[in-house]
Amino acid sequence: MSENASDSPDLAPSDTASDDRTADAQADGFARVRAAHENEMAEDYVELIAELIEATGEARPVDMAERLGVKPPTVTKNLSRLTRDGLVKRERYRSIFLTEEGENLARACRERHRTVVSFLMALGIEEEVAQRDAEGIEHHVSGDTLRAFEVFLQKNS
Amino acid sequence: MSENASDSPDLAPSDTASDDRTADAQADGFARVRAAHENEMAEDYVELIAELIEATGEARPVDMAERLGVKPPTVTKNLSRLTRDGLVKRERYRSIFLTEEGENLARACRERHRTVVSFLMALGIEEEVAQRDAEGIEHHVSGDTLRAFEVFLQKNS
DNA sequence: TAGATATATTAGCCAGGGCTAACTTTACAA
DNA sequence: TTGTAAAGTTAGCCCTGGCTAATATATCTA
Repeated sequence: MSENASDSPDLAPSDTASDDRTADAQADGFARVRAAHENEMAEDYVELIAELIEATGEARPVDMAERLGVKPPTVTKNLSRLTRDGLVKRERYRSIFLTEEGENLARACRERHRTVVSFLMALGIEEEVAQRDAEGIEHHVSGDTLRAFEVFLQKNS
Repeated sequence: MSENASDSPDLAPSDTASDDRTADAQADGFARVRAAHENEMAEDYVELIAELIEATGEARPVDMAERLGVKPPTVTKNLSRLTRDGLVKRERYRSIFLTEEGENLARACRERHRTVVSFLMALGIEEEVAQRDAEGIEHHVSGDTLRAFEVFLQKNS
């Protein structure tokens, strides 16, 4: 990133030189990563809730905890946050449901996840590894990149 | 991940059925992502320190803060953590140096970063976007996947 | 060289997302 | 139906990594 902070003619407010623009762009990139992190929990949870409802008819905290590899109190706390944020609807000690917004997010996440896994496997990566890496990568794949993955998959079907 | 939790004959302790193994593997995946997160700050910082030293001869907190898009006190606090963890060596109000371990980490990170960016660009993604996405993706790319990226790059040079 | 300015640090706050221990509620079985 | 086991929640702790305000140190310039 530093070695050649030259090309890529972008707009930028122009201040002193290319140094400042590069710094801005880099700061922007890090900010995006931090923002993505704030959504990761939500994405993982709604995705998992959708999966469990589809597979077993309901999503129970104990099962979510097992799948996520965390303890049940962590799930409870995070479900409260998701409820606060309008992605989940539920009553104490009762079943977990996704709101409309939660459903939409879950759908998008699951599609993106599938795409990333398929893409990695198309590169020759083993399914298990592809699944694991996708879990971390998927949250940082922009729309542009996701589309590039899809194009690649179409060409290499 | 849910729709077809079947194939991929792995090892696993075998308990009841495929359900348990799948849950284990999934939990493992999430655990890996959480572990990766714990290293992200360290990786970003040492990478940036190496870049700045190479580009300007020294790494100053004020420049790091600008590049990272955070405020200087955040940099100070995180540098203390890196010092505690043996990646950085420095004295108060004085220059920042990487330890041997820090240098090694920085080198590996920079190489991985270059590979990820090149790979994304080889897929037809614009440099700017590739840089941004790489910033988030790179921390979750396993050795296997990194190798697959390199293979792809060799084939598509 | 002294004083203003820039840089760095400290202190103290906040939210996120883990945990354990203790308690409540639900569900199941005798 | 009642009592025990399983599931869920609450309370309270920890560390990370942001922030602002206040303070300390360095640097640069007049």
